[in-house]
Amino acid sequence: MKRNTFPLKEHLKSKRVIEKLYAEGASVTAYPLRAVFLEQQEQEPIAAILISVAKKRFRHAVDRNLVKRRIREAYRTSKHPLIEALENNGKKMAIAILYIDTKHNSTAFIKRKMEKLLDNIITKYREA
RNA sequence: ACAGCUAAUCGGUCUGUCGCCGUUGCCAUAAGGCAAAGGAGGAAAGUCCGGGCAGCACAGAGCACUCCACUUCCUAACAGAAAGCUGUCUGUAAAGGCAGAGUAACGCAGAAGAAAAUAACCGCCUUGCAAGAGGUAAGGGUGAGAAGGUGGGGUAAGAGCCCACCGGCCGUGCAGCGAUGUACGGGCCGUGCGUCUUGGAGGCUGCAAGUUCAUGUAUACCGGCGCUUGAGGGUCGCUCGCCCAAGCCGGAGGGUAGAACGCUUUAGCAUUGUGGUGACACAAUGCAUAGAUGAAUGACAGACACUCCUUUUGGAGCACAGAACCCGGCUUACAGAUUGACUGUUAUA
RNA sequence: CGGGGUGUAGCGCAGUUGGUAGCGCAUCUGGUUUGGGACCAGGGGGUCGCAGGUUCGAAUCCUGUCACCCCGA
Repeated sequence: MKRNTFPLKEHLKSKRVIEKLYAEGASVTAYPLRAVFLEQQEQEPIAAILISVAKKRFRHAVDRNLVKRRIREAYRTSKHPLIEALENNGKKMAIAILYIDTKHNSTAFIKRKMEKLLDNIITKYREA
C-alpha cells in the first residue's frame, strides 16, 4: 500500500514556474476548488502543488490556514490516481489549487471534491 | 447570599490512526530511511510609541523644525508604569475618566452686543430752560466669556469706599524630598486661545537591514583617482614600518531569482530570600522552551471536563484569534473559569 | 514584513491659517417647442466613514477604530 504523504519537495515554489503556470496553464473547476495545471518537465517531483486561498475571501489568517490545511489533507489522501496516471505517461506537472468559495466547508466535502478535481485534470489532459 | 469595583492568573485535558517542520542519534556511496524528545499567543493582531541590532552619513558648537511637559520615583529607553498633588465630571459607594510647565511682551476673539479691554447703549444721580456736560458697573439687554461672589453698612446715585463670610493673588511661619496643604498678615485683583519663554528628547534608513557563496551577464558605455613620482589592499586599536600591488571607486545599464549566515541564550523564564507603600532592584538556585521562508505546528475518530436546552435519554455549543529579526509598553478583540482586597443592599447571629 | 495615501450630496471632486459646507453632472418644478433634445429660470438633497476628546464653536486640531487604494523582491 502506498503512503499518503505531502513533503516539502512536492510544494511548488519557483516564481518563474508560477508566473508561467498562470499565464499558459489550463484550468478545471470542481466547486469550491479550481485547479490550474501545466506540463513541466524540468522539475524533480512528478506533481508540484501550490495551494492558494485569497486574502480577499478570508480576511483572517486563522481562517486561511484552516482552509489550506483541509485542502492539503484532501490532496494528501487522494493524490495517488493522479500520480500513477502521470507516471504511466512519463509526464510531470505543476498544479495550482485555488479555493474559490467565501465560506468554510467540511473536510469530508473538500475531500470528495478533490477526488473529482484530480479526475477532471486527468481527463482534460488526455483530451488536449 | 446577591450585585458591583479593583488587582492578578488561566483560557480546555487524554487516547488511537494518518501526516508536516527543523534538531539530535543510528543506518546508508547517495537519494533517503528508522528512532527519540520538541513544535503559536495573551493578545502572536493593529503597527501607535520606545530600544537593541545592522548599513549609510557625521570635526565642534549653535540656530531652525518636530514631539514631550503637576510632583517624586522606576527603567536600556519611552508619548509607558508606580506612588502621590490640584481641578473637574460620572457613580449611593468601592472606584473610574479627563485636564494640569511659565506668562514679561505681542497678536486674535466671527455673528450678536454700546463695549471683547486705558469700555457708558438704555437706565440711575448731579447740573442745565433745553441741547449738552459730569458722576456711576446697583439694574436691563448680547454673549462661551462683561469689571471677584453673597449679605450688610454707606452714598446725590453708586462703587472693596468700609465690614463679615467665601474664592483668587502676594508675603511669612509650620508639615512634606516635592507638587501641595494649613495658620496668620497684607493690599483689593479683567476672560479665553495662540505666538512666545523655559526645561527635556530626536542624524537617516530599515532583517526585503546587512554579509558570504553559487549561477549568469558586458573584457561594452560615462565620470573620478591611479599605473613604480604607487590608486587600492593586507598586517593593525591608531600612526610609522613591512608585504602585495594594476587596477580601484561612483553612475547608468545588463544579468541572476538558488543556498547559507543574520536566526534565536536572552534588558530570558521560574522559585525562594532581602530592600522598597509600589513600579522595581539585588542575590541564590534551577531551567533551555518554535525558528518556518509560495511560509510547518495539522486531519479524522473516540472519551472526559465546562455551559445551555430538554429531561434522565439525548441534542447543541465550547471566545478572540495564527509566530516571520528580537525585546519593553500602549491600543483594540475576547465565551467562560478561579483567587485576593474593597464597596453597596438584604437577611441572620 | 516595512512604508505612504484616501474616505464630504446618487456620481466625480473643492473646502484642512477652526466661525452659516460648496462646484460640475444627475434629479425635481416651471418656461421655450407640434413633441423631444439643447437652452433659460427656480428648488430639493449632507450622521462631512465611525466613536471619543480639546474648544464658546470641529469637515478642519488630537486619540482610537473601520473600510479601500498605492509602493518596496
